[in-house]
Amino acid sequence: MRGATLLLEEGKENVSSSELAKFLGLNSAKIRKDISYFGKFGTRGVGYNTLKLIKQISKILKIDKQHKAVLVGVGNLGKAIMAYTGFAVYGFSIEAAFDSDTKKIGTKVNGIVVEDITKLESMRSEKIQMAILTVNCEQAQQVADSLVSNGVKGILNFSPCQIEVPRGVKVISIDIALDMARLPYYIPKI
Amino acid sequence: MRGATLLLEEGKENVSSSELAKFLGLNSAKIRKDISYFGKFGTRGVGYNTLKLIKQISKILKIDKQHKAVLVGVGNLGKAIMAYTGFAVYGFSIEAAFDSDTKKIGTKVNGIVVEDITKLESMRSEKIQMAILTVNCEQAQQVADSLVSNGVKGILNFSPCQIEVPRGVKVISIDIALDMARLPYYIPKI
DNA sequence: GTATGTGAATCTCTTCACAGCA
DNA sequence: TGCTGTGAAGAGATTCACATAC
Repeated sequence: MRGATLLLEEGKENVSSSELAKFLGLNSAKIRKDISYFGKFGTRGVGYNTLKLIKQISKILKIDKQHKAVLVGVGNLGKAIMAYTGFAVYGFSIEAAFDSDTKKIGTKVNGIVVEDITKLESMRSEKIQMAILTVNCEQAQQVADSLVSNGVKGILNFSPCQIEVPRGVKVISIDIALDMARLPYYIPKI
Repeated sequence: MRGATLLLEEGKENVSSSELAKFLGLNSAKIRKDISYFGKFGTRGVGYNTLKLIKQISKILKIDKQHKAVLVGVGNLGKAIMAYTGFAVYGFSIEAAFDSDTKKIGTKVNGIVVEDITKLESMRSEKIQMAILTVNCEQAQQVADSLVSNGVKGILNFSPCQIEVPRGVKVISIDIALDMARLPYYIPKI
């Protein structure tokens, strides 16, 4: 699936590939082909059952179940993410937060008590497989190593640096500044 | 240029395409081809002068000059971004912040006084061409329209919804939750 | 010798176009 | 009739491989 993720208008029982294509700014054949890689979900002459399609895609992306995550680095960005409600849509919940700053440890952020980063192994009992990394570049690799050794299999990395992880662990990196840096390119006569 | 952005190890006078490729996890021919689209910056038998290459890429991406930006939506994420120092590397500076919440208007965040969103036209005098949008979905389109009518040509959109802008205006959207949603797919047996 | 710059070959992704089915 | 599902065609991106320059 190279295609984009779907954002379906709710309330319609069926949706056609051309409607989806229009909405996403893509070719309808691409939509059909992408979906077809995972099976035959549609009905000829009708389209795709909206609810069924959402469920199928959720299953494929494995977001049909709840996922627990921990957050490491309770700075401004970390706090913003902890307060962000948008994760719930995809079944994510932040179960614990860690930081190395003694001033932050013990304080409550969004109902979660910030724990000492050296006590990361406390997350083990929860069988948490995902982590959000909002520490600075210097700490990122070390924290990632620690997360992996405590059972984390997926990391959403907000630090502006590359981190190395063993096979079987997935890192998705978001560098906000780098995304912003792409903007001037498109602006004529700056 | 379909290739990735470069993160050069400083301190080395020259860097070869194969070194860059290794660092970025790409093929060296791709690096050379991508760079060649913009000119002949290298020296055969030697490689690319590191500093010169950085300067050339900065020029191409137009991040060789300072860029002023405004931020709209001083929530958790907005505050986090205002406090974030990583933008400076690419020459960005946040000059003003706006919000619709009367409790926030007039307060100081990171040295910047939060202004009333209805007074957005005050940014005109500064000739600001870029904006960071950290409002919710409901306000996003309306704010974007207002930004555009006040001269903004590039928007970094953090709201989890699509916004429409006229030709000549570029939007780069970052949906943190959507990025996170890609993670479980890569994790075996969840 | 070493590494760029680039045509040619290859591979991948996208779109076309239509048979097949509701 | 209308829309899916999919081979075939087309477009685009990546890699190969080597002449060229330092």
